[in-house]
Amino acid sequence: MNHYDMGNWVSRMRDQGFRVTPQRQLILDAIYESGGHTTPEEIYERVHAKAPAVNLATIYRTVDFLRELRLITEMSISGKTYYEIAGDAPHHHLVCRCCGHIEQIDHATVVGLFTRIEQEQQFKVETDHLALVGVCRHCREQATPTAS
Amino acid sequence: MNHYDMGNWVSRMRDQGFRVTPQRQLILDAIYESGGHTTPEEIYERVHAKAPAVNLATIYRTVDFLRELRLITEMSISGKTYYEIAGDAPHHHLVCRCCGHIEQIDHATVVGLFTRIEQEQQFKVETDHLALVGVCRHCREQATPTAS
DNA sequence: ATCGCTGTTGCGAAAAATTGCAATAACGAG
DNA sequence: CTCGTTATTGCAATTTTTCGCAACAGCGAT
Repeated sequence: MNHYDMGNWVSRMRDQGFRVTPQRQLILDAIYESGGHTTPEEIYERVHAKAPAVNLATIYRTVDFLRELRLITEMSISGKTYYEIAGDAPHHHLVCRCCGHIEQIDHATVVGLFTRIEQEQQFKVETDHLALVGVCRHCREQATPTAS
Repeated sequence: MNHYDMGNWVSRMRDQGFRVTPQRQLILDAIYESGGHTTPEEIYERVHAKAPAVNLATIYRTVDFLRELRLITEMSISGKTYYEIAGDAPHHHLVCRCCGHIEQIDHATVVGLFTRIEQEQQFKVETDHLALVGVCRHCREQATPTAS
């Protein structure tokens, strides 16, 4: 039914001694249905439309839980926290500080850095998302940046 | 007196039409004195010790202001927000998710990635701090990581 | 299908972070 | 030095996020 692999996370959750609850399914659905990244507040509204009894505190607790299980990815973009389904193809975001536009870049682009850090520092980087702030192509063409 | 260049930021602030207030000086001092990265709460306590009248809301507003002026750097490490004096030598942090240990890496290590993104995407990355979560050398030697 | 253990949730309260607004004070001009 | 403009602060109220705890419910065993 849903496009993300339901059976898989359901059993993964149970195998680890956690429980599969309707709330968790609703919240995961809501994040999935939002398409891209979404906020706790948006998730709440979406879930609340279907199941008004679900509490906002549950949203916060559940996104945290789902993040630890690596079913979703948490990202902090200019102060705000967003979540999205952790696809099998990790990607990263370039956030334009002028127009706010967000574009994705492939994990392959950054994996070289992680490998280098692992070799040089013996530190195994596990971060699955970066949000890099800067100025996009469009805004660079239009005007001179703030300084210099 | 202080080791960071006071005269410089004082005039930079004034030149841009902002005002140099005792609160801003105290807060900048507090961040400087903390050595490394510090939280708004810590800044508040440090400032409050010298000037009890300063309000917590002012701390939040001021760190935001100082960040926009690039006098300090904001970093979000496992949910919490930290600030530190923006030295002329930007650096980044490797945060171990096992022992919590934080080590620094030089900007030179990551600048290659930024350059590559600029060339390939025409996106000018301006992020001055990354916090990469993973497993440090020590923890990797000690035990098998969580999974696999 | 029923029972029991214990992981989860809802709820209310607390803590953290943000905001509107009137009072204050920085600083350029005279 | 004094004045006037207006950026900034303190305060209180709001909003956002977290937490403790009793009630609830998932799920393995019977």
